[in-house]
Amino acid sequence: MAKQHWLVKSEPESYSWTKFVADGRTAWTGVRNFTARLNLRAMKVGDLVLFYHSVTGKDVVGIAKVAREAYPDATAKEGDWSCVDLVPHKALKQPVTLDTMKTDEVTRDMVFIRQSRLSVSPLTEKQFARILELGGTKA
DNA sequence: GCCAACGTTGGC
DNA sequence: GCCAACGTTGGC
Repeated sequence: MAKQHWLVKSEPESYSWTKFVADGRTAWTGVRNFTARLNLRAMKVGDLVLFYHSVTGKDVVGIAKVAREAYPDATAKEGDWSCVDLVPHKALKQPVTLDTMKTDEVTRDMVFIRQSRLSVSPLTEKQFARILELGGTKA
């Protein structure tokens, strides 16, 4: 199956790209939404994931890569929740802002734009490629 | 700081 | 099973 593309959001105040790079690897825990969980569980090792800073920044700052597929989220006290492991792949040369993505013809239809509260969402290959292009970066 | 959008909860 | 109330998230 072809590689899929994703976008995850994080508030820099709680977990920033910088911290992620410093950590070198992180378990993407804390997702408590069924739709987001479905997306997490569909991730495959090697899939590329855009890393978006919500609230502060409001821009895509880097690319992460799935290092481990969905497994139980140990931070969940109850319920059946999953997390994946992500590793930093590379930073975007130029962050791509929400404003840009809302106006760009290719990216304006992203699930993430339409549903701003969904913390894990899929992107088409085209949308993914377009954001890299806007960010002056090659995967 | 406010408000809209959305998800969840609880009463009926 | 529906819907109102409430809480949370995130953009502005």
